[in-house]
Amino acid sequence: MARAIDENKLTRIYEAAIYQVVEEGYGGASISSIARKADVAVGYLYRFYPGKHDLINHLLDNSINEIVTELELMLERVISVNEIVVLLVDYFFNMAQHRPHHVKFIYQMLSQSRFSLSEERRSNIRDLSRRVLQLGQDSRAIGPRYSYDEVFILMVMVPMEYINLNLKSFFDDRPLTERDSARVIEIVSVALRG
Amino acid sequence: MARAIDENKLTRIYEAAIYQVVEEGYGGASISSIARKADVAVGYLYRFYPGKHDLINHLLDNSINEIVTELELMLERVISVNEIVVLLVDYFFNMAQHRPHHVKFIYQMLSQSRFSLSEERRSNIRDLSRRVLQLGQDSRAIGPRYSYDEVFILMVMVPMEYINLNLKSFFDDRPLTERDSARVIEIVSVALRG
DNA sequence: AAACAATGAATGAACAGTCATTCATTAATC
DNA sequence: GATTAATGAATGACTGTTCATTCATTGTTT
Repeated sequence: MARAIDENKLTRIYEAAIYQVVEEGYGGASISSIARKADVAVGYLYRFYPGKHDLINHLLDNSINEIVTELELMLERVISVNEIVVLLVDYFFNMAQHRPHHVKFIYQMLSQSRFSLSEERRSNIRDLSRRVLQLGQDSRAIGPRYSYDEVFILMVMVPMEYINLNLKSFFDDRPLTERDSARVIEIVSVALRG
Repeated sequence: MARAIDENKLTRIYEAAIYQVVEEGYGGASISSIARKADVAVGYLYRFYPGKHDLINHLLDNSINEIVTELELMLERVISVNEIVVLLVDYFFNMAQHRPHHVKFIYQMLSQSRFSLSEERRSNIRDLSRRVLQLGQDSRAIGPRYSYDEVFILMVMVPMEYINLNLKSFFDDRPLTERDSARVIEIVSVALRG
Protein backbone atom coordinates (compact mmCIF):
# COMPACT_ATOMS: atom_id res chain seq x y z
CA MET A 1 0.00 0.00 0.00
CA ALA A 2 0.96 3.59 -0.52
CA ARG A 3 -0.55 6.42 1.49
CA ALA A 4 -3.73 5.81 3.47
CA ILE A 5 -6.80 7.76 2.37
CA ASP A 6 -7.30 10.73 4.64
CA GLU A 7 -10.91 10.24 5.81
CA ASN A 8 -10.74 13.69 7.30
CA LYS A 9 -10.51 15.13 3.82
CA LEU A 10 -13.65 13.33 2.75
CA THR A 11 -15.71 14.68 5.62
CA ARG A 12 -14.28 18.13 4.95
CA ILE A 13 -15.49 17.81 1.37
CA TYR A 14 -18.96 16.75 2.55
CA GLU A 15 -19.26 19.67 4.92
CA ALA A 16 -17.96 22.12 2.36
CA ALA A 17 -20.27 20.84 -0.36
CA ILE A 18 -23.37 21.07 1.84
CA TYR A 19 -22.35 24.51 3.04
CA GLN A 20 -21.77 25.82 -0.47
CA VAL A 21 -24.99 24.37 -1.87
CA VAL A 22 -27.01 25.97 0.93
CA GLU A 23 -25.19 29.26 0.65
CA GLU A 24 -24.84 29.57 -3.14
CA GLY A 25 -27.27 27.03 -4.56
CA TYR A 26 -26.37 23.96 -6.60
CA GLY A 27 -25.20 25.99 -9.58
CA GLY A 28 -23.25 28.45 -7.46
CA ALA A 29 -21.53 25.71 -5.51
CA SER A 30 -18.64 25.24 -7.92
CA ILE A 31 -16.21 22.38 -7.62
CA SER A 32 -13.39 24.88 -7.17
CA SER A 33 -15.20 26.69 -4.35
CA ILE A 34 -15.97 23.41 -2.60
CA ALA A 35 -12.36 22.26 -2.99
CA ARG A 36 -11.06 25.60 -1.70
CA LYS A 37 -13.34 25.50 1.34
CA ALA A 38 -12.39 21.89 2.07
CA ASP A 39 -8.69 22.71 1.55
CA VAL A 40 -8.34 19.98 -1.02
CA ALA A 41 -7.21 19.87 -4.63
CA VAL A 42 -9.84 20.21 -7.32
CA GLY A 43 -9.04 16.87 -8.87
CA TYR A 44 -9.43 15.09 -5.55
CA LEU A 45 -13.20 15.39 -5.68
CA TYR A 46 -13.22 13.16 -8.74
CA ARG A 47 -11.47 10.32 -6.94
CA PHE A 48 -14.68 9.27 -5.20
CA TYR A 49 -17.42 10.63 -7.43
CA PRO A 50 -17.55 10.72 -11.22
CA GLY A 51 -18.97 14.22 -11.15
CA LYS A 52 -20.45 17.07 -9.18
CA HIS A 53 -23.98 15.80 -9.58
CA ASP A 54 -23.11 12.41 -8.11
CA LEU A 55 -21.40 14.00 -5.12
CA ILE A 56 -24.38 16.17 -4.23
CA ASN A 57 -26.88 13.38 -4.89
CA HIS A 58 -24.96 11.06 -2.61
CA LEU A 59 -24.96 13.68 0.13
CA LEU A 60 -28.73 14.02 -0.12
CA ASP A 61 -29.24 10.28 -0.14
CA ASN A 62 -26.99 9.94 2.90
CA SER A 63 -28.79 12.64 4.83
CA ILE A 64 -32.18 11.10 4.14
CA ASN A 65 -30.85 7.70 5.07
CA GLU A 66 -29.75 9.05 8.44
CA ILE A 67 -33.30 10.15 9.19
CA VAL A 68 -34.80 6.92 7.91
CA THR A 69 -32.48 4.88 10.13
CA GLU A 70 -33.32 7.06 13.11
CA LEU A 71 -37.05 6.57 12.57
CA GLU A 72 -36.60 2.83 12.14
CA LEU A 73 -34.85 2.69 15.49
CA MET A 74 -37.71 4.61 17.07
CA LEU A 75 -40.26 2.21 15.62
CA GLU A 76 -38.41 -0.82 16.99
CA ARG A 77 -38.96 0.10 20.60
CA VAL A 78 -42.60 0.47 19.60
CA ILE A 79 -44.09 3.38 21.35
CA SER A 80 -47.06 5.61 20.77
CA VAL A 81 -47.40 7.89 17.78
CA ASN A 82 -47.31 10.88 20.09
CA GLU A 83 -43.95 9.75 21.39
CA ILE A 84 -42.69 9.38 17.84
CA VAL A 85 -43.77 12.92 17.11
CA VAL A 86 -41.85 14.12 20.14
CA LEU A 87 -38.72 12.16 19.25
CA LEU A 88 -38.82 13.20 15.60
CA VAL A 89 -39.35 16.89 16.32
CA ASP A 90 -36.59 16.79 18.94
CA TYR A 91 -34.34 15.11 16.39
CA PHE A 92 -34.91 17.88 13.86
CA PHE A 93 -34.52 20.65 16.43
CA ASN A 94 -31.31 19.08 17.63
CA MET A 95 -30.05 18.94 14.07
CA ALA A 96 -31.04 22.59 13.60
CA GLN A 97 -28.95 23.55 16.60
CA HIS A 98 -25.82 21.57 15.84
CA ARG A 99 -25.86 21.31 12.05
CA PRO A 100 -28.16 24.04 10.76
CA HIS A 101 -26.78 23.75 7.25
CA HIS A 102 -27.73 20.11 7.08
CA VAL A 103 -31.38 20.88 7.85
CA LYS A 104 -31.37 23.64 5.28
CA PHE A 105 -29.70 21.36 2.77
CA ILE A 106 -32.24 18.57 3.14
CA TYR A 107 -35.22 20.89 3.12
CA GLN A 108 -33.90 22.82 0.15
CA MET A 109 -33.25 19.73 -1.91
CA LEU A 110 -36.63 18.19 -1.09
CA SER A 111 -38.31 21.42 -2.17
CA GLN A 112 -36.77 21.57 -5.61
CA SER A 113 -38.51 19.50 -8.22
CA ARG A 114 -35.37 18.82 -10.22
CA PHE A 115 -33.77 16.82 -7.42
CA SER A 116 -35.31 13.48 -6.65
CA LEU A 117 -34.50 10.78 -4.15
CA SER A 118 -33.50 7.31 -5.20
CA GLU A 119 -36.38 4.89 -5.51
CA GLU A 120 -34.94 3.00 -2.54
CA ARG A 121 -35.15 6.03 -0.25
CA ARG A 122 -38.64 6.90 -1.39
CA SER A 123 -39.64 3.34 -0.73
CA ASN A 124 -38.16 3.60 2.77
CA ILE A 125 -40.16 6.74 3.40
CA ARG A 126 -43.37 5.20 2.11
CA ASP A 127 -42.95 2.12 4.29
CA LEU A 128 -42.19 4.09 7.41
CA SER A 129 -45.08 6.47 6.85
CA ARG A 130 -47.43 3.55 6.39
CA ARG A 131 -46.24 1.88 9.58
CA VAL A 132 -46.73 5.06 11.56
CA LEU A 133 -50.17 5.53 10.03
CA GLN A 134 -51.18 1.97 10.96
CA LEU A 135 -49.84 2.38 14.48
CA GLY A 136 -51.68 5.67 14.86
CA GLN A 137 -55.00 4.49 13.53
CA ASP A 138 -54.95 1.44 15.79
CA SER A 139 -54.54 3.69 18.83
CA ARG A 140 -56.74 6.51 17.53
CA ALA A 141 -53.79 8.93 17.66
CA ILE A 142 -54.30 9.48 13.94
CA GLY A 143 -57.71 10.22 12.42
CA PRO A 144 -59.38 7.63 10.17
CA ARG A 145 -59.28 9.86 7.10
CA TYR A 146 -55.50 10.16 7.03
CA SER A 147 -53.29 8.70 4.33
CA TYR A 148 -49.61 7.92 4.73
CA ASP A 149 -48.40 10.85 2.63
CA GLU A 150 -50.32 13.26 4.84
CA VAL A 151 -48.65 11.69 7.86
CA PHE A 152 -45.28 12.32 6.24
CA ILE A 153 -46.09 15.96 5.54
CA LEU A 154 -47.23 16.62 9.11
CA MET A 155 -44.52 14.69 10.92
CA VAL A 156 -41.53 15.51 8.73
CA MET A 157 -42.16 18.47 6.46
CA VAL A 158 -44.01 20.73 8.90
CA PRO A 159 -41.27 20.62 11.53
CA MET A 160 -38.64 21.26 8.87
CA GLU A 161 -40.76 24.08 7.50
CA TYR A 162 -40.95 25.67 10.94
CA ILE A 163 -37.21 25.31 11.49
CA ASN A 164 -36.30 26.56 8.03
CA LEU A 165 -38.35 29.75 8.35
CA ASN A 166 -36.75 30.42 11.70
CA LEU A 167 -33.20 29.82 10.40
CA LYS A 168 -34.02 32.17 7.53
CA SER A 169 -35.15 34.77 10.08
CA PHE A 170 -38.26 35.08 7.96
CA PHE A 171 -40.39 36.71 10.65
CA ASP A 172 -37.81 37.70 13.22
CA ASP A 173 -34.24 36.92 14.14
CA ARG A 174 -34.50 34.84 17.29
CA PRO A 175 -33.03 31.47 18.23
CA LEU A 176 -35.12 28.30 18.39
CA THR A 177 -36.10 27.41 21.95
CA GLU A 178 -37.76 24.62 23.87
CA ARG A 179 -41.05 26.50 23.46
CA ASP A 180 -40.78 26.22 19.67
CA SER A 181 -40.36 22.47 19.63
CA ALA A 182 -43.19 22.12 22.17
CA ARG A 183 -45.45 24.18 19.89
CA VAL A 184 -44.56 22.13 16.82
CA ILE A 185 -45.22 18.92 18.74
CA GLU A 186 -48.62 20.17 19.84
CA ILE A 187 -49.67 21.47 16.43
CA VAL A 188 -48.66 18.25 14.69
CA SER A 189 -50.24 16.00 17.33
CA VAL A 190 -53.53 17.89 17.25
CA ALA A 191 -53.62 17.89 13.47
CA LEU A 192 -52.97 14.14 13.30
CA ARG A 193 -55.75 13.37 15.77
CA GLY A 194 -58.02 14.78 13.08
CA MET B 1 -42.07 58.10 -29.93
CA ALA B 2 -40.36 55.50 -32.01
CA ARG B 3 -41.36 51.86 -31.61
CA ALA B 4 -43.70 50.89 -28.76
CA ILE B 5 -42.41 48.41 -26.20
CA ASP B 6 -43.76 44.98 -26.92
CA GLU B 7 -45.43 44.03 -23.62
CA ASN B 8 -45.86 40.55 -24.93
CA LYS B 9 -42.11 40.11 -24.93
CA LEU B 10 -41.94 41.09 -21.29
CA THR B 11 -44.47 38.51 -20.20
CA ARG B 12 -42.71 35.93 -22.32
CA ILE B 13 -39.51 36.75 -20.46
CA TYR B 14 -41.28 36.37 -17.11
CA GLU B 15 -42.71 32.99 -18.03
CA ALA B 16 -39.43 31.78 -19.45
CA ALA B 17 -37.45 32.96 -16.42
CA ILE B 18 -39.77 31.25 -13.96
CA TYR B 19 -39.80 28.09 -16.03
CA GLN B 20 -36.03 27.96 -16.28
CA VAL B 21 -35.44 28.67 -12.59
CA VAL B 22 -37.81 25.88 -11.62
CA GLU B 23 -36.40 23.47 -14.14
CA GLU B 24 -32.67 24.25 -13.86
CA GLY B 25 -32.31 26.21 -10.64
CA TYR B 26 -31.18 29.82 -10.30
CA GLY B 27 -27.63 29.07 -11.40
CA GLY B 28 -28.73 26.89 -14.27
CA ALA B 29 -31.26 29.41 -15.54
CA SER B 30 -28.81 31.29 -17.73
CA ILE B 31 -29.70 34.59 -19.36
CA SER B 32 -29.12 33.02 -22.75
CA SER B 33 -31.44 30.09 -22.01
CA ILE B 34 -34.15 32.44 -20.75
CA ALA B 35 -33.76 34.67 -23.81
CA ARG B 36 -33.86 31.68 -26.14
CA LYS B 37 -37.01 30.30 -24.52
CA ALA B 38 -38.69 33.73 -24.60
CA ASP B 39 -37.57 34.22 -28.20
CA VAL B 40 -35.89 37.49 -27.38
CA ALA B 41 -32.38 38.84 -27.76
CA VAL B 42 -29.97 38.38 -24.87
CA GLY B 43 -29.37 42.09 -24.49
CA TYR B 44 -33.09 42.78 -24.25
CA LEU B 45 -33.27 41.45 -20.72
CA TYR B 46 -30.98 44.25 -19.59
CA ARG B 47 -33.33 46.95 -20.84
CA PHE B 48 -35.62 46.50 -17.83
CA TYR B 49 -33.38 44.99 -15.18
CA PRO B 50 -29.77 45.81 -14.42
CA GLY B 51 -28.96 42.15 -14.00
CA LYS B 52 -30.19 38.59 -13.67
CA HIS B 53 -30.51 38.81 -9.91
CA ASP B 54 -32.81 41.82 -10.13
CA LEU B 55 -35.02 40.11 -12.69
CA ILE B 56 -35.55 37.00 -10.60
CA ASN B 57 -35.98 38.97 -7.39
CA HIS B 58 -38.64 41.11 -9.02
CA LEU B 59 -40.47 38.01 -10.21
CA LEU B 60 -40.52 36.61 -6.69
CA ASP B 61 -41.67 39.92 -5.23
CA ASN B 62 -44.43 40.14 -7.85
CA SER B 63 -45.65 36.61 -7.21
CA ILE B 64 -45.82 37.18 -3.48
CA ASN B 65 -47.57 40.47 -4.03
CA GLU B 66 -50.25 38.69 -6.05
CA ILE B 67 -51.00 36.42 -3.13
CA VAL B 68 -50.92 39.26 -0.63
CA THR B 69 -53.40 41.26 -2.72
CA GLU B 70 -55.66 38.25 -3.05
CA LEU B 71 -55.68 37.70 0.71
CA GLU B 72 -56.36 41.39 1.32
CA LEU B 73 -59.39 41.17 -0.93
CA MET B 74 -60.60 38.14 0.99
CA LEU B 75 -60.22 39.95 4.28
CA GLU B 76 -62.22 42.93 3.06
CA ARG B 77 -65.43 41.00 2.65
CA VAL B 78 -64.77 39.84 6.18
CA ILE B 79 -65.73 36.28 6.55
CA SER B 80 -64.80 33.49 8.90
CA VAL B 81 -61.31 32.07 9.19
CA ASN B 82 -62.61 28.76 7.92
CA GLU B 83 -63.81 30.45 4.77
CA ILE B 84 -60.44 32.10 4.34
CA VAL B 85 -58.79 28.71 4.60
CA VAL B 86 -61.12 27.41 1.91
CA LEU B 87 -60.52 30.36 -0.40
CA LEU B 88 -56.77 30.32 0.11
CA VAL B 89 -56.40 26.60 -0.46
CA ASP B 90 -58.61 26.84 -3.54
CA TYR B 91 -56.47 29.72 -4.76
CA PHE B 92 -53.29 27.64 -4.47
CA PHE B 93 -54.87 24.56 -6.02
CA ASN B 94 -56.14 26.66 -8.87
CA MET B 95 -52.67 28.06 -9.40
CA ALA B 96 -51.24 24.53 -9.29
CA GLN B 97 -53.58 23.51 -12.07
CA HIS B 98 -53.13 26.46 -14.39
CA ARG B 99 -49.63 27.67 -13.59
CA PRO B 100 -47.83 24.80 -11.85
CA HIS B 101 -44.44 26.36 -12.43
CA HIS B 102 -45.47 29.48 -10.56
CA VAL B 103 -46.35 27.50 -7.44
CA LYS B 104 -43.09 25.60 -7.69
CA PHE B 105 -41.19 28.85 -8.22
CA ILE B 106 -42.65 30.57 -5.15
CA TYR B 107 -42.24 27.53 -2.94
CA GLN B 108 -38.70 26.91 -4.14
CA MET B 109 -37.61 30.49 -3.57
CA LEU B 110 -39.19 30.68 -0.12
CA SER B 111 -37.38 27.49 0.84
CA GLN B 112 -33.91 28.70 -0.03
CA SER B 113 -32.20 30.74 2.64
CA ARG B 114 -30.20 32.83 0.18
CA PHE B 115 -33.30 34.41 -1.32
CA SER B 116 -35.18 36.83 0.86
CA LEU B 117 -38.29 38.90 0.34
CA SER B 118 -38.22 42.68 0.48
CA GLU B 119 -38.96 44.11 3.91
CA GLU B 120 -42.19 45.50 2.47
CA ARG B 121 -43.46 42.07 1.45
CA ARG B 122 -42.50 40.51 4.73
CA SER B 123 -44.30 43.32 6.48
CA ASN B 124 -47.39 42.63 4.34
CA ILE B 125 -47.28 38.98 5.33
CA ARG B 126 -46.83 39.76 9.02
CA ASP B 127 -49.78 42.16 8.99
CA LEU B 128 -52.08 39.77 7.17
CA SER B 129 -51.14 36.86 9.40
CA ARG B 130 -51.82 38.97 12.48
CA ARG B 131 -55.21 40.04 11.17
CA VAL B 132 -56.19 36.45 10.45
CA LEU B 133 -54.96 35.39 13.88
CA GLN B 134 -57.03 38.12 15.57
CA LEU B 135 -60.10 37.25 13.55
CA GLY B 136 -59.67 33.57 14.36
CA GLN B 137 -59.11 34.01 18.06
CA ASP B 138 -62.18 36.23 18.38
CA SER B 139 -64.33 33.51 16.84
CA ARG B 140 -62.48 30.60 18.45
CA ALA B 141 -61.58 29.22 15.01
CA ILE B 142 -57.93 29.54 16.05
CA GLY B 143 -56.64 28.23 19.34
CA PRO B 144 -55.45 30.68 22.03
CA ARG B 145 -51.85 29.46 21.94
CA TYR B 146 -51.29 30.33 18.30
CA SER B 147 -48.94 33.04 17.10
CA TYR B 148 -49.17 34.73 13.71
CA ASP B 149 -46.18 32.95 12.21
CA GLU B 150 -47.74 29.59 13.02
CA VAL B 151 -50.91 30.75 11.26
CA PHE B 152 -48.83 31.60 8.21
CA ILE B 153 -47.16 28.19 8.19
CA LEU B 154 -50.45 26.33 8.41
CA MET B 155 -52.46 28.44 6.00
CA VAL B 156 -49.84 29.15 3.36
CA MET B 157 -46.87 26.83 3.62
CA VAL B 158 -48.69 23.57 4.36
CA PRO B 159 -50.95 23.81 1.28
CA MET B 160 -47.94 24.70 -0.87
CA GLU B 161 -46.03 21.81 0.66
CA TYR B 162 -48.83 19.42 -0.21
CA ILE B 163 -49.05 20.73 -3.76
CA ASN B 164 -45.31 20.74 -4.29
CA LEU B 165 -44.86 17.12 -3.21
CA ASN B 166 -47.69 16.12 -5.56
CA LEU B 167 -46.25 18.06 -8.51
CA LYS B 168 -42.91 16.39 -7.81
CA SER B 169 -44.65 13.01 -7.87
CA PHE B 170 -42.89 12.35 -4.61
CA PHE B 171 -45.17 9.52 -3.51
CA ASP B 172 -47.03 8.73 -6.69
CA ASP B 173 -47.77 10.28 -10.04
CA ARG B 174 -51.41 11.29 -9.85
CA PRO B 175 -53.16 14.59 -10.55
CA LEU B 176 -54.49 16.84 -7.80
CA THR B 177 -58.23 16.46 -7.29
CA GLU B 178 -61.07 18.02 -5.36
CA ARG B 179 -60.46 15.42 -2.66
CA ASP B 180 -56.92 16.71 -2.15
CA SER B 181 -57.97 20.30 -1.57
CA ALA B 182 -60.76 19.12 0.74
CA ARG B 183 -58.22 17.14 2.76
CA VAL B 184 -55.85 20.07 3.05
CA ILE B 185 -58.71 22.33 4.12
CA GLU B 186 -59.72 19.90 6.82
CA ILE B 187 -56.22 19.26 8.11
CA VAL B 188 -55.42 22.97 8.32
CA SER B 189 -58.75 23.89 9.90
CA VAL B 190 -58.47 21.19 12.54
CA ALA B 191 -54.90 22.14 13.33
CA LEU B 192 -55.79 25.82 13.70
CA ARG B 193 -58.64 25.06 16.07
CA GLY B 194 -55.91 23.77 18.39
C1' DA C 1 19.96 -0.22 8.57
C1' DA C 2 20.26 1.86 4.25
C1' DA C 3 18.96 2.21 -0.43
C1' DC C 4 15.61 1.28 -3.63
C1' DA C 5 11.62 0.49 -6.31
C1' DA C 6 6.53 0.20 -6.30
C1' DT C 7 2.20 1.87 -5.12
C1' DG C 8 -1.50 4.79 -5.17
C1' DA C 9 -2.99 9.21 -2.69
C1' DA C 10 -3.11 13.88 -3.92
C1' DT C 11 -2.21 17.77 -6.89
C1' DG C 12 -3.35 21.64 -10.09
C1' DA C 13 -2.36 23.40 -14.86
C1' DA C 14 -4.81 22.87 -19.03
C1' DC C 15 -9.13 22.39 -21.90
C1' DA C 16 -13.24 23.48 -24.23
C1' DG C 17 -17.34 25.39 -23.11
C1' DT C 18 -20.59 28.53 -20.81
C1' DC C 19 -21.55 32.48 -17.92
C1' DA C 20 -23.38 37.52 -17.12
C1' DT C 21 -22.80 41.69 -19.03
C1' DT C 22 -21.74 45.40 -22.56
C1' DC C 23 -22.51 48.28 -26.44
C1' DA C 24 -21.96 49.38 -31.33
C1' DT C 25 -25.27 48.40 -34.68
C1' DT C 26 -29.74 47.72 -36.93
C1' DA C 27 -34.73 48.18 -37.52
C1' DA C 28 -39.11 50.15 -36.90
C1' DT C 29 -41.98 53.89 -35.99
C1' DC C 30 -42.89 58.89 -35.53
C1' DG D 1 -34.43 62.47 -40.30
C1' DA D 2 -34.99 61.76 -35.51
C1' DT D 3 -35.88 58.65 -31.95
C1' DT D 4 -35.64 54.65 -29.52
C1' DA D 5 -36.81 49.55 -29.40
C1' DA D 6 -34.28 45.58 -30.20
C1' DT D 7 -30.29 42.89 -31.58
C1' DG D 8 -26.36 39.68 -30.88
C1' DA D 9 -21.21 39.43 -31.47
C1' DA D 10 -17.57 40.30 -28.29
C1' DT D 11 -15.37 40.10 -23.65
C1' DG D 12 -13.14 38.37 -19.65
C1' DA D 13 -14.19 35.55 -15.88
C1' DC D 14 -15.40 31.23 -14.44
C1' DT D 15 -17.31 26.33 -15.19
C1' DG D 16 -16.84 20.95 -14.74
C1' DT D 17 -13.73 17.65 -15.99
C1' DT D 18 -9.18 15.42 -17.25
C1' DC D 19 -4.74 13.51 -16.47
C1' DA D 20 0.31 13.90 -16.42
C1' DT D 21 2.85 14.77 -12.50
C1' DT D 22 4.38 14.88 -7.63
C1' DC D 23 4.70 13.13 -3.13
C1' DA D 24 4.32 10.14 0.97
C1' DT D 25 4.38 5.67 2.39
C1' DT D 26 5.01 0.81 1.96
C1' DG D 27 7.56 -3.72 1.20
C1' DT D 28 11.81 -5.61 -0.78
C1' DT D 29 16.56 -5.98 -1.56
C1' DT D 30 21.14 -5.09 -0.40
